[in-house]
Amino acid sequence: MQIARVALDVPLHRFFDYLVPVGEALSTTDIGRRVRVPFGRRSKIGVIVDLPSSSDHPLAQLKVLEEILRDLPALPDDWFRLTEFCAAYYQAPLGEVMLSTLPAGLRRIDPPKARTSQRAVKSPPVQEAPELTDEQRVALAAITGAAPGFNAYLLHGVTGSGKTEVYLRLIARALAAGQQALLLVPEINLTPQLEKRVAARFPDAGLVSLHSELTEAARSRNWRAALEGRARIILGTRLAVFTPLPELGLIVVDEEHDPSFKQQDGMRYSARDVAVFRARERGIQIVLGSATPSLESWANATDSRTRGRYTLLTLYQRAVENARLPTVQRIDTRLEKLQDGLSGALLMAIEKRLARGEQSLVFLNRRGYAPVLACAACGWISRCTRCAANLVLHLADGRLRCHHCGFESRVPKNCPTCGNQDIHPFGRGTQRLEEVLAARFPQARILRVDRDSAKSRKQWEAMVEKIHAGEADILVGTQMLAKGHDFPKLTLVGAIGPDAALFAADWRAAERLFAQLMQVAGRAGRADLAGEVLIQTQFPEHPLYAALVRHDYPAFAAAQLKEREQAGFPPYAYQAMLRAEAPKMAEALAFLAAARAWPQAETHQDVMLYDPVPMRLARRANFERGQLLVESPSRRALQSFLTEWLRFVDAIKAPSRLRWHLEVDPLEF
DNA sequence: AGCACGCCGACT
DNA sequence: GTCGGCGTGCTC
Repeated sequence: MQIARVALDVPLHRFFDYLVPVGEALSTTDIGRRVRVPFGRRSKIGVIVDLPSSSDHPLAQLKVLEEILRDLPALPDDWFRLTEFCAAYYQAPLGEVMLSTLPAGLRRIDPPKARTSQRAVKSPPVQEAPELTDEQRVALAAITGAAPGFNAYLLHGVTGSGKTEVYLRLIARALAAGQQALLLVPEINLTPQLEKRVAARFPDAGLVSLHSELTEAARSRNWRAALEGRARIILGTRLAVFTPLPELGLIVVDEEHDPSFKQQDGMRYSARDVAVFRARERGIQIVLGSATPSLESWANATDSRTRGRYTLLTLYQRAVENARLPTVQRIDTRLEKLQDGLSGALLMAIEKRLARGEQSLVFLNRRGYAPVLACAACGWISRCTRCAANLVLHLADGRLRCHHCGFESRVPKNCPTCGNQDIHPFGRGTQRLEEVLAARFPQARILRVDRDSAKSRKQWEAMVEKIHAGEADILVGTQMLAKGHDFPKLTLVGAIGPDAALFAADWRAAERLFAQLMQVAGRAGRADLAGEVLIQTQFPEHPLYAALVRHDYPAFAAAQLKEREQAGFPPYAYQAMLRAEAPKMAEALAFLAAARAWPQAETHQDVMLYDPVPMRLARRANFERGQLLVESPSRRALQSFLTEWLRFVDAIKAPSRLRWHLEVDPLEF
């Protein structure tokens, strides 16, 4: 009797063996096929991972598998190695990892019948490739001239320097060689024009997109097209990094520094890191592009100890002729009394744009009207009852809202504790800024762009259209506005109160702030109009702003890396975070303390365990949360520690309400 | 994870 | 007298 070893979507570090029905002779080419198997008292979809000649399980107890699904080609070899790597690296059960990479429709028992009539793709007007700049030519030559095989490139180019054109040329080359290309972007809905551009350049490449906002049917259809090789270009968000691609020849990760590449629940993987592994394993080229690379990538490309891991390629100039980098100026807000948070210089600059018919953008990374509502009489403040956080005032729809758990309530007319009517919003969000600007510039058309005003892709695209058509004079927005958009009439960017991130406890805050400001500054002054960026700050002499004024990412990165090295932080150390949440903090911390008390920890001398501590947001949605940091100078040492340690942690008896998870390479603290 | 089985408190 | 709480154990 033949045996099939099957991976199933269960949180167990093992596979399950089944008997192959008589009359079904499986061969090694069936490894990677989906099967339907009886499991416990129900049926599940699994993937055949092996056809072993014997089982560790008593033969008599093996059940017979129910169905071999032949509607899809078997998953390819390199997909197995990819999922195996992820399971090992992120300490996740392999079966769970494997099944979670399939679209939901293909891992459910009764998938709705796929529509056979494929919607005709509207073929956009074919776009000719533009002339390359000298810099683009040099970067491209470095990649195309390299010997075949794995190579990672860090393409460092300011906004507008034409990174995308380099990607497109590389994709063209991969297609010509009969290969598939995978293009990963942080948030596909924020960059619909990239999709259009790729489609217009490669009308016959069967471009498909893969991201979580597709309908289930569309996602299955696109995924299948990728696996069957009909789709030659796959454009997607982080989840697309797992798409099985039998002829993959090139991976591009655009905006590689973007935190969206990190999955924040389930298996907490970094799609960028997984992509690099995938390229190495497959022996192909990968290009990571950014104007402000992650310090991890920058170190890989420039640090003397890792030099050569990535090849650094730089685009210094904006590709559009005559377009220059915007001038960046700091406005010292200690020297004047601000008017509703706005400096005289910024107000004047906006006024000038209005007079000239150009657009201004005021950047404030805080949505809502005000971050908190407070009573002047008794000191009451609007707090979330379920989280250790304040409720944000949203005047637009008259709600108090928790940005962490989604709780909302009506805005009280008077203080809930003392009844006083003297309750006031404190601080400023985008809604309030919009109001202030409307009062100040009654003639201007003001458009607020944040997650509240642009919830759907449709709304967002409509706003982008509006801005393009010149139907707005002043834009007020969060980081949403910073991402990948060219607004030709936009010549002024003002950043309101970015200082908070300078002294944040999270040591990665500066890196994120610099990337954000650099990105938003890049919105100013495209084409032939010079751009101006004004940063309102109380710390104008701070090195971060000094580097920003000079557009000097390398200097900023070098300074940061030096600090990181002295402090022993990543990328000079490798970390993992064990987190636990329970109704009571004491339970969460007790669990972590038990995990920390692993007797064999002593044998791992190059691994350091910190003390369990409450998380910064100590309570969320009525769960109190603690964390325990594990650190090592060696990735290998950390890995082997984690594998052994988790076997112990798994066995710790904890209250049933307690949930825990491990995150490798955590980004947030 | 599901989903069973299994043994103790307040309800038609 | 039962309904149902969640502790424990298993899934080829």
